[in-house]
Amino acid sequence: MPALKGPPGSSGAARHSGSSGSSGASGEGQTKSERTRERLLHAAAVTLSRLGYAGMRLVDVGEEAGVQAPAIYYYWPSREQLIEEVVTVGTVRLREYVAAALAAAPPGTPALDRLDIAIDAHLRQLMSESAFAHAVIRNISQLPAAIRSRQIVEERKYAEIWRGLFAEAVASGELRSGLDPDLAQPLIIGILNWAAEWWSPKRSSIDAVVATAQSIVRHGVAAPGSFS
Amino acid sequence: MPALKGPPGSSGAARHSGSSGSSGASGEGQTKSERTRERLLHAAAVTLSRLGYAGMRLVDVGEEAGVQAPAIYYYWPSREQLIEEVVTVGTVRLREYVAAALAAAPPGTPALDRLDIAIDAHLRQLMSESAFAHAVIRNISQLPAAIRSRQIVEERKYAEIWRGLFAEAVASGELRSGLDPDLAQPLIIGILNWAAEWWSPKRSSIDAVVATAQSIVRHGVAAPGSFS
DNA sequence: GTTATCTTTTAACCGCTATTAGAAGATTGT
DNA sequence: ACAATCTTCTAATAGCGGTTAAAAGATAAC
Repeated sequence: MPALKGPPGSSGAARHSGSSGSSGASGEGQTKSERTRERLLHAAAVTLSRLGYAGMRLVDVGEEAGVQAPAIYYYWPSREQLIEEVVTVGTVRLREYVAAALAAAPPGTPALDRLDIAIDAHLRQLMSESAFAHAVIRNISQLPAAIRSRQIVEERKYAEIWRGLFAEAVASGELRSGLDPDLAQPLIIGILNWAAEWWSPKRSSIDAVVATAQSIVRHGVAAPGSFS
Repeated sequence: MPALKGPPGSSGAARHSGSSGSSGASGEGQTKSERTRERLLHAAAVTLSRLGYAGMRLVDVGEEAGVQAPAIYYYWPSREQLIEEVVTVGTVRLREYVAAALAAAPPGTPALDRLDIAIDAHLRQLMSESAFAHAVIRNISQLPAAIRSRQIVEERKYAEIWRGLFAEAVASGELRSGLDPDLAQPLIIGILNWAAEWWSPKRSSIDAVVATAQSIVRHGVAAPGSFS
């Protein structure tokens, strides 16, 4: 039980910086240790999405962060805890990012327009902002129960947002009748999540993907009279 | 170089039975060895989709097939070759299944109807027919280059089918103008592939998912005048 | 029923990777 | 400069899992 020396921030598991604004430049008034920790966490996210849960080696993570593998143990007690933080942070950030985008919409915004906003936010978070969200969606199915059980709590909260969006659309009559929202919702999410698998900046611009996805979804689920 | 004793069928890599008809009962006039080989291949597909490329242990595969791990080496020279066969067979079967469904459509079938057929076939292959297709879509991103390079050949052939479908739709004016088919196509595939991640028989019937997906896609991509 | 072949098993081997121990390097305050 | 602490490194440890070797069980031919 090596709980004698205390690494900087070693509470339970989840830790995340405030939702990043728009441009890069993370970390200003941080100590070097904090920056190393963040660099390692990011490296873990990248490596995790590239190699998968079982394939991610601590050596790779260290290399990606410019550090020797054992240095990781100064910040996390085990590989599992590191991965757990990656997936938790990934899920939380995605939810916060989408929630923030929706919250910024003026009250009274039609449900389908809010859907567009959510699509935009989800796709951008997945494709550019964060290796974290990417790491999550590529690995949820393969995570060991111990990790999954804690991550799924956050995931459910996120799913709740989407359920809400579809519920609004149903309530306002904007969703095409005959469409089961409980099936339509995960199917739509699939469009977004799978984009992370095939999209590359060389292939097309993010904007184009976002616009096309929005267009397909809107036409795909909107009731006959409900177009902007 | 242990190439002295010759396992039954040990040519290059790919091997696949004829596209299964409709019901189960595979294998009639097969020798016991052949059946064991198939059982192992299937076990590998199942284990691969559950644990991922790096996570699939030969012990797990053996257990799933009711055999000790080293028995696998009687049929394949290495773990890598086994996995390569799984992903190749998975890709090939998916393509053949969809191609067969499309080929069965009467000539002159509108492009959007053919799209419905492809959606139906792809989803069913993914959700019930085969653990193989499932293993493929869950692992393509994490496969080592050696395996991927040979699998991607088959994948491209399959992608060609979908590209063709969208090209037809564009040509006949059935695709909504302003929609980039090169973006719409992978986005639509995402709906289908991601279904494997969330769908479970307890949640809904396959028929319902297929119908909803078809409905969303048709409305999502069809030109204003083109509904059946 | 005996022999040759096919199939599977048990018992090592070996490399790889998470983890630990303990020794350096930094860093900071005085 | 010096000491205390924080951070990272190098060098071992330990167990897991792919692979191999060789023996044991089937199977079929004669």
